Amino acid sequence: MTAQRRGLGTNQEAVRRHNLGTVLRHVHGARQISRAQLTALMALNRSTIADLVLELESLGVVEQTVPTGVRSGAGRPSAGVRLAEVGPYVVAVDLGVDRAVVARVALGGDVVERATAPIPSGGGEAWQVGSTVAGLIRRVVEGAPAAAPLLGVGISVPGLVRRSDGLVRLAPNLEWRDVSFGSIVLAALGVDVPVQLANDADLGALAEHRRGAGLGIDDLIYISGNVGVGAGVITGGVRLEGAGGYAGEVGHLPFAPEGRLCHCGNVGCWETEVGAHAIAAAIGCPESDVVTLGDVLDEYAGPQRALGATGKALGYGLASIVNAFNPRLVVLGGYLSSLYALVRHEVDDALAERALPAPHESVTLSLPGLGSDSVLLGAAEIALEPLFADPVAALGTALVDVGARLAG
Amino acid sequence: MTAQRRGLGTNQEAVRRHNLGTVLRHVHGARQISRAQLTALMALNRSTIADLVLELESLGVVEQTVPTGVRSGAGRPSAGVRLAEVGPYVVAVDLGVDRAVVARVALGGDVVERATAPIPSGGGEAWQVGSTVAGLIRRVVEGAPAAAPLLGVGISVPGLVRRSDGLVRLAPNLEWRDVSFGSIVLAALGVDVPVQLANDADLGALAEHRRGAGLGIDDLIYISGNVGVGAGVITGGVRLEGAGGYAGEVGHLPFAPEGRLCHCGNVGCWETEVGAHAIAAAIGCPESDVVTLGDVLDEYAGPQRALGATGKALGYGLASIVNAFNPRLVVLGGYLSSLYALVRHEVDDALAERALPAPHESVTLSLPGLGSDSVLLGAAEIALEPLFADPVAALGTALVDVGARLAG
DNA sequence: GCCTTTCGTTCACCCGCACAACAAATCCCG
DNA sequence: CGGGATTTGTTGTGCGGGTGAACGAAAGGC
Repeated sequence: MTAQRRGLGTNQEAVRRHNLGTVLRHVHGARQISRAQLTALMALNRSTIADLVLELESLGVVEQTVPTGVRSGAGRPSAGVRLAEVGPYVVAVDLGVDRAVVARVALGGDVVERATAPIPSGGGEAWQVGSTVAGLIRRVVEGAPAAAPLLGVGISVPGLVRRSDGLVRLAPNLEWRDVSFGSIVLAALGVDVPVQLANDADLGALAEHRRGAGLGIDDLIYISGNVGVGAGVITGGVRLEGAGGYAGEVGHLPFAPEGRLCHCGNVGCWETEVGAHAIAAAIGCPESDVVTLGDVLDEYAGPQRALGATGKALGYGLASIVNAFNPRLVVLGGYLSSLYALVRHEVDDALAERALPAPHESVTLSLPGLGSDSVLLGAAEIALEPLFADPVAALGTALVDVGARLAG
Repeated sequence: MTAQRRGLGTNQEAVRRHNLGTVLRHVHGARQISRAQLTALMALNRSTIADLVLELESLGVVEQTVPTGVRSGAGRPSAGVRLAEVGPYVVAVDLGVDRAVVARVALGGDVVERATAPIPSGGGEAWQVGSTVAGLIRRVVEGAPAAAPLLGVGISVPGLVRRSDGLVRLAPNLEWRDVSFGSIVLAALGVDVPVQLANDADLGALAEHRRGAGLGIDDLIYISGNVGVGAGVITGGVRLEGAGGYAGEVGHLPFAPEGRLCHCGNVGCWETEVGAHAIAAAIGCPESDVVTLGDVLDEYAGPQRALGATGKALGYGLASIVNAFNPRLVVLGGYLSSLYALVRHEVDDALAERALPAPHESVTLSLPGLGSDSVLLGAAEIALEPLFADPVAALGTALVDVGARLAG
């Protein structure tokens, strides 16, 4: 495996922080890894790795195990490093247009507990949704060991989220505009923990990159089909955010100048062809089921022909995306995964027809490796991010004995 | 000014390399900077900066000056750091569709010498162009001091360049396909120096970011109008390359499904509306002048109306780009800068009409800050890049006494 | 059963940056 | 005009953190 020497620092404190975080990132990614593997991955000395692991162990984040049974080749077996039994965790929130999913996610990415509640159609007032979410958070946090620190909350929002402060600029399907949803949830909870908000497609991309279909692929795009259509872009291994954090709004790329009116005010946006409302209309699905279009499509048994044009439109739009971003992988999430399963042929053909040969030859379309949990796990990942940037600092500010605090 | 602590390293050798490179990058950017400013910019200790500068001085890259006359406030004046009189340099090549421009560019970004030669229409065989370019390189290198080291050659190509090895996959207006132009030039030169190739739009973006209209702006796009239309994207301060290096091919975004046939085989690409051929047709400019469309437009005195639709098409296309990438700045390069000067109003209006409010409110359109030299200077920048990554290593492999070697 | 291989552990070492103390150069104010 | 305040250069010391060598431990292979 190739040495990982990405980026550089300015002084040796920063080096230590980074290396500590990188070790933890590897353990988080692999769940179980040997110290020998870590030395190879990080191109550091054996003794350095030993010391780093020791420090993480004393922080209560990882545990060392006796050499695992799985052996390969000669030599003394290497000590294993795994996540601590009672380790830090985060709360992940996936805000959909019809329901909120909240999960307690351990370092390592396992969903330990999960709770769901419906959201009234049209979203409802943000403070109502906020108190619903706060209730769900209380529920999933309840069972956590008192000693386990809560690192933060990650929230996925189906809309435009400003990078600088997490303000929800616009969430069309919730009918929100300039809502500070993070503060609302915190106020309803009555505690102060770090909260990260981001767009659902961005988080889907993040999760698929870290743990899903995009493992090891540094240039990928996750297209979220969630009433509206958006893209999360990872390029060179990092999230493409853009100046304000709004990059990837591909739903409003022009598609059919003579087409339908889009809610954004323009005519013929891509979303008017491959958005949930358009597809529902094509297959005669009632308006009320649009929010669960994925399930509808999974059980769709109507004529293939009804979706042919949609598949073609999907492929043409993907061609634009492939030309613009040159990804190695495009993951079709949300209801688009169900759609793709039905009309894969049309999509592939349309993509091949419109994409330039050079970017097309290296791109693959795929379904999410994490199923419908991509976005939720992505929300967990952003909440974990500070831990990897600086484990000592993140654990220092983490909240312990959370159950009692939230009950009181 | 905010401290610059971007990225982190893995060990202290890397820290040293990075800090050395960062100091040099700052001197390169400012040409003249005080050690006190460097300590503030890099958040390092005075003594550390002094040591770093000393090392760069002993490498022959920078010189320390007595405190400059420009004073501000009390206190002992700080020693200046400037580029060495006889310092390292690079050769930049801007390959256009009708001419090649070659320049000797010193560290600091000054064009010391420049030479130009026409390229036969249709490009001609790559080896012919290669030997033309090699001849120009000999010419600009001739006058360089024998002691000055040549760090490398940067070449801008109007087409798709594979990131991994610099292969020119496709350059439609040169009629090239899978040409290893770097090796061709090196063979014609008869020496072995590091050669970097990249797409012209990418290099325009790089140069405008480092020294032009995009100084200090970390999310910008340079749109190159150079017969075809392409975009170079910088996001988060780094070049967006994509999996193969082909990201930013916006010329073939779908625009008018019922429109003209594009050379890429599709119908209604954006390029068929705002490409040089389309504009030439709109203003009745003869085919033979298409390659110098910028000059034609600068002297255009015909009816404004002829370009109105083009301006609108430009604005609509930019809206897609703004939605997709969310840049803070869009620089219109090549003939697009001449076009924008003529139809600014139409472009701005069309952009405002189609772009989403959130990304639109923070974006600005502008002309290149470096005039027609953006791409050339971008080619110089990629050639300099290894120097900033590791000054010691780059200078170790640099070529000295180049004039004699190339003559022989 | 011995050799080889691989890894953990320990310790001395080196490198690079921080910090403190002092000197130098300039501004400011009386 | 002269002394304090301010800012920076210079020098020497100290510390943190990764390296590397030496040795022991735990496996596989013949």
